Amino acid sequence: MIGLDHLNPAQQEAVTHQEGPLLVLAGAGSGKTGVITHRIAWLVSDLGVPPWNITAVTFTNKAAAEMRERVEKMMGGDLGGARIGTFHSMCLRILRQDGERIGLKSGFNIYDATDQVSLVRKLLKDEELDEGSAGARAIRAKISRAKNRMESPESLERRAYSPDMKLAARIYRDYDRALRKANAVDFDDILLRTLELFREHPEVLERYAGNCHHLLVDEYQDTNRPQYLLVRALSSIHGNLFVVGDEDQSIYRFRGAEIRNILDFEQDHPGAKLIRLEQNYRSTGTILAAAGAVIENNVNRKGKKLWTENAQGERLTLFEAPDDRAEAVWAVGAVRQMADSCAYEEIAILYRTNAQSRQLEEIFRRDRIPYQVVGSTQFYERKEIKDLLGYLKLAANPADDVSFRRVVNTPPRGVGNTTLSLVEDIARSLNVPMLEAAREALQHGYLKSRAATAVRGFLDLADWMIANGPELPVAELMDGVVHRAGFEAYMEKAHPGQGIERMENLRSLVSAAAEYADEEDDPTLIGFLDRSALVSDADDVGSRPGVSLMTIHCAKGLEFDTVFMVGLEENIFPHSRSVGMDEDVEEERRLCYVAMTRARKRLLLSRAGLRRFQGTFLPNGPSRFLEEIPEELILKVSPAIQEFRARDRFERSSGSSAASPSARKYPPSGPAPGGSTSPDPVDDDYRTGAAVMHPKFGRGKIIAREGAGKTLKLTIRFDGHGQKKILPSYTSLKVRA
DNA sequence: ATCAAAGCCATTTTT
DNA sequence: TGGCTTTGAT
Repeated sequence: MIGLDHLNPAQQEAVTHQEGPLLVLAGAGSGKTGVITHRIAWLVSDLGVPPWNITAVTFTNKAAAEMRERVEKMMGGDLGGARIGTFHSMCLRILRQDGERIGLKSGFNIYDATDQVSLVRKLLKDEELDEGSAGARAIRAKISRAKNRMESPESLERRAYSPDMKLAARIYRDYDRALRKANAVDFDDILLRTLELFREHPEVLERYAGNCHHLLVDEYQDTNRPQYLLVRALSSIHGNLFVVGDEDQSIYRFRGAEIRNILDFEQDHPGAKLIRLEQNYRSTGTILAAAGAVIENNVNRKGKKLWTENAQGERLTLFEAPDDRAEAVWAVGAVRQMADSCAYEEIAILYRTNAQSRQLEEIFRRDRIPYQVVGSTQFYERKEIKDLLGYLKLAANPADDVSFRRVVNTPPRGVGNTTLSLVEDIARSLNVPMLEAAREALQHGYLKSRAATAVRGFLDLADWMIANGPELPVAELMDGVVHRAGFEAYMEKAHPGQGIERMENLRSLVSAAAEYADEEDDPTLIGFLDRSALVSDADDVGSRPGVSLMTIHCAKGLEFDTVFMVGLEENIFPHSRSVGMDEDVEEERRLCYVAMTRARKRLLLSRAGLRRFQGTFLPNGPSRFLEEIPEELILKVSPAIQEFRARDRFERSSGSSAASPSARKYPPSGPAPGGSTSPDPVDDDYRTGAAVMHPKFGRGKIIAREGAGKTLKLTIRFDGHGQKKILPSYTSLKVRA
């Protein structure tokens, strides 16, 4: 028996639901993870379900790990065979087990986005008889989207209305062929090919579905079509489908998530029960009210009203900065001010796009405040890591041409384009993998002496790997590759000054392999590669000290005492690419909702009138989401522009006076008082004749000015609003370029 | 074959 | 603006 007293009635009802499909609409901070974990424990202890008949799927490894841990604790330290994992890890396990039936040979590789792009790029080159190349990245995205819709290349080609689309469809077809030839799958395939396996071999599905007496799915609002079908298939025999989600937190539409999956759950599963978890245990009343006011503007939702017994708390703070730098300075300053009331680890700064972190990082470094950027350049995305893993992938699967290309001349060993295209020709005409073709070229003396030596060197290494791959512990195999390929010297040469750091990355990869071997009962090369492909290091957010900086997407599922949302401007958030398309704007609004509901106690918002974006300055008005928050919940702080700049300048020169490694990049920016670097920005910015942007009145032109400094008064003629006198120190007036 | 310079193109991205 | 790929010169 398991104690459920600490759960509220709705939570208890969900946990103890008996048979049949159930949808739990769980608002932000309503304790949904607790519900899932309790249910697993309850199924075992109270309903007597054998643990191995329970499968729980989540979207992230982090969520899976957390769930596993909590369930283990409840069940006395052991899962007892209950399956808890991500969609991808679950499907990969199935494919490793039964993939042979659909032509996947053991040792098949997983291509990540980078691998996909390089394959597409190569195919584009092959194709380039007539067509000019549309970006490989764009085509990769099109292919992925088509796969998420489960649309075939042929169908895509039929629908294609532009040459670009036709090209993409053709590349898609070639791409899939190439994958099969290379004995590889991409991330989308992991799901699609599992479905294919189930479709073509019903007895296999029967086995897995038969085992699946209870299926629990977390974050159901983010499932895409293949995931939806997998859920259907696996629950088809026993029908005990327990899904938890929140339509207001669906933020992966751009990746194929179908919010309809959750909206239509009840029609989809006749007799389905619905339970709403609406009590929020996380945030203050004010934060909840503000977030609720924003999300209410969405049409596409089932609707739920979150409430809380928590205190009302403080009002939201809004800072309207003249530009992005001022915004960053303000945010970091505010962080510093609350340093003694709130640990850095309990503070997060959230932004819409990764590019926005730069400005913040600069100020954080300058002011020596510890911070961590979460998720931007992930460990496994680093070039040197991918290079080394490329060797291993080739060892596991010698048919993997993408990996062959990646590593054949990395580190440089004298295999150039000429040699490579020769090898490629041989591979094509003999219809063999490139590694095989290279061997062929060498044996038949197609290579000149210099090139022959280079290729022989590579083949020796490859043979060594292939021979030892199955036997040698992965860490040792990697060590051997690092050594034999000469990575150490290469790291310093290719990246002067970063050699040590990059070498350290390689060493951590080696220790990751050693760690893996320790944890696993039956460690294999493939097993390690699978883990490396599926695991991301966004998994250890908060484990490092300092303020967390991340995109809102990254923040999903996390919570902090204090949350900053920066860059609340039209065209930034909502992003320019979504403005004007209602469905996309709704997704942006959900994103905003997710961000706001990450905060427990304090929520601070900011926007910049002028933002440096891709090299140029762009003026943007306040985000529509800002205006959707009731005014009375917000406390505005807007110091005068010049005051702000003065403080910034002061801090810039005094803050980085002490020498330190990080200060090198930001030398005490020397202009002595009266220095010539920049004329006084305040006087300079508001010249008569200058075009300006006012938050209320819009575009205008300065036609006269009186006074100076804080009392500077401008006469401005606004388009459509006539002449007004404005004190720039009290408005966030922007000068347009 | 290798390096530096010039061109390109930029959302979000749990897997 | 900056990071990465392609290009042109040795």
